Amino acid sequence: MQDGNALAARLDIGPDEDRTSGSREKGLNRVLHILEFLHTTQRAVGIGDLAKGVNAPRSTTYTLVRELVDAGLLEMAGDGNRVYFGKKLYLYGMDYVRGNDLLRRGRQEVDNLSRETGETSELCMLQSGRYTIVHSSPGTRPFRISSATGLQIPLPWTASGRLLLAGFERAAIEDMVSEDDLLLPDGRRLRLDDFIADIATAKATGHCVTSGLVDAYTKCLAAPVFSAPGKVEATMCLVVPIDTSEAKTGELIALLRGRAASLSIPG
Amino acid sequence: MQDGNALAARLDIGPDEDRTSGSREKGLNRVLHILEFLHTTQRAVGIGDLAKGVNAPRSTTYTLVRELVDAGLLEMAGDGNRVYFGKKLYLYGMDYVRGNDLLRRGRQEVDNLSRETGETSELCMLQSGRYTIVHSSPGTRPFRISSATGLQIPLPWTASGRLLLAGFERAAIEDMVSEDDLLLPDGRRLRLDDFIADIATAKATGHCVTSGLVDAYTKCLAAPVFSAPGKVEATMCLVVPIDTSEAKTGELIALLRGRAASLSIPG
DNA sequence: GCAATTTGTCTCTTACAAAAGACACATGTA
DNA sequence: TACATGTGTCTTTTGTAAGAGACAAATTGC
Repeated sequence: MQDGNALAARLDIGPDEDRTSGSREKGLNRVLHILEFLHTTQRAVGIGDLAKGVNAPRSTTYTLVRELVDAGLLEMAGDGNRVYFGKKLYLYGMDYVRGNDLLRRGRQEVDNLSRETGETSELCMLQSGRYTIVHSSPGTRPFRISSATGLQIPLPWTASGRLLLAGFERAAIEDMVSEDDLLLPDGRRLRLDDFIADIATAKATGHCVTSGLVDAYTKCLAAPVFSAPGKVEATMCLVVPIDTSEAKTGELIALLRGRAASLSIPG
Repeated sequence: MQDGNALAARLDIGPDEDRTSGSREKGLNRVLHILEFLHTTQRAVGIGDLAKGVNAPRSTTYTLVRELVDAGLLEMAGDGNRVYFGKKLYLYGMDYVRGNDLLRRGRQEVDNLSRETGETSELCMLQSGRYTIVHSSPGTRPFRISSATGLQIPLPWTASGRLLLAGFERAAIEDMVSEDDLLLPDGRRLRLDDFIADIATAKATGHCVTSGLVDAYTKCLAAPVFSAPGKVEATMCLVVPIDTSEAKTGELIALLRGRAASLSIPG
C-alpha cells in the first residue's frame, strides 16, 4: 500500500479516437465509452448514432445496449429508439453520495454559499486525473456562466486545478497535464513551469484566484478542502465578475476559506 | 416497438448463486454483478470478499476492479484496500436526474409532502420488473421505518406495487411476481388471484391503501403518477401509523392524489 | 516463532464474445 | 420506380479475454 508514488491516478481509457485501427475491443471498454459518450452528449441518443459516436460496430452496440437496458443502467428514452442513462445509475450514484460524507456536506455548503453570496459556487474534485465540477449552484446574476456538473476542464485553466495538484510531485503533474491543456481558451499558451509555480503558490497561500482564464469576464476564487493534512480532496470555488473590487474579493475569499476549512477533516 | 408484449421487463442477471458450475461469464455481466453487490452491501468491500460475493474468480475480479477504478466507476475506499462506487457513477446518476423531469419534480414533491404532513413519503417506480423506492423523505415521527432508497421490495407487499402494475396483462404480472414474492413478511401467503384483483381495484379507484403488509405498525397510502393516459410511471406514497383515523387517512389520500396528479403528464 | 490465510501480480490456454456482413424492412427523396 | 439511408436481427468467423493456477509478500492466528 505504498501511497506516495506517482502511479496513483492513471487514466488509460484514452479519450477516444486514438484507437486507430478497428481493433477488437473489450466489451467492458465499449460500455465505458458508451457511458462517457452519453455523458458528453447529455441527451438520449439513437443506437446507430451511438455506434458512430463511440465508433464501434453496429451489431456490437446493439448487443451491449440491450444488455445495459436489461440491467437498468440504460433506459430507452420515452420518445422512440433512443437510449440514455437509467435508474440504476441514479441509484448507484445516490449510494456514492450516501457513502461519501464530503460530497454530501460539500453539496450543502455550496448551495448555502451561492445563496448567501449570490455568486455561482462550485465543488470541484480530481476525477481520474482531470478537474471535474462535482456540484454547482448557480448565482443570481442575470448572465451566469453555467458550467454543467460533471464537466471536465483542463486543470491549468482553473484556480481549483492549482489547488488540487498541491500535493503532487512534478512527474505526476506532468502526467496529468497534456500539451493541449496548457493552451488556454484565449489562445495563450501557459508554460508548464509557470503552472507548477502557480501550484506552489496556491499551496503556500491556501487559496487561489485566477482572472479571465476560462473566459474574459470572470474571476475564479478557490479554496482547498483537505481530507488529511496536506491532501487536497476537493475545492470550493466562487465564480465572480472579473471587475469585482479587491476588497470584495478579499471578503469572499475569507468566507470561502472558512467554509472549505469547515468541510475538511477535523485535524 | 410493440410494447404490449410480456417480454418487456426481463431481468436475467439471476440473483447470484444459481450459477452452479464455474461456467465462463462475460466480463460485462461480472461487472453488473459487482455493482449490484456493492449496492446491496452499501459499504466498501475488499476485493477478495467481492470476488466471493459475486462468486467470480479472484484473478478476474482483480482485473475488472482495476479497470473500473481506472474508469472512475469505482473508487478505492479511503482506508485501505476496499472498493465502493466512484464519482463517475454519481455524475451519471445526476445526468439521469437532469434528463428526467419526472424524477426531478417527483423528488421535490416528495420532500414537500413529507415536510407538510410530517409523515414518511416516497417516490416509487418499477425498475426492471421490481418495485423500487427511488426517493424517500423521512417523516418527523420518533420511530420512522426507514426503507433505504434503492431498496427493492416484492411488488405484492406494497400499495404502490398494486398501482404500478395497473396497466399490465395478467401474463406480464405473473412473469414479474415470483412465488416467494407472494409470501408476506408476517408469514401469510397472498393468492395471486387476490393480488390481481387488488390491482384492478387500485386501477379503478385511482389510489391504494394497504395495512400492515410489510410490517404490523404501518399503513401505506399510494397514488399513481401517469406518464400517459393509463400508463403508471411512478407512485407517490405516504407511510403512516396503522391506527391513523379514517378521516385523517382520507385527507391524506386526497392530498396525495392531488400531488401525484400534478406530476402526471398534462393530458 | 512457524503455520495458515489473504493480497496483489503474473503466465498460459481455450472457450467464447466481438466483429463482419448479410438480411429484411422501413423510411425519405431524386 | 429506383436509390440512398437508417434500423433491427441473424449467422459465421477468429482474436482474445476469462479463468485456472502458481507465486511472493503481507497479515493473520496460536
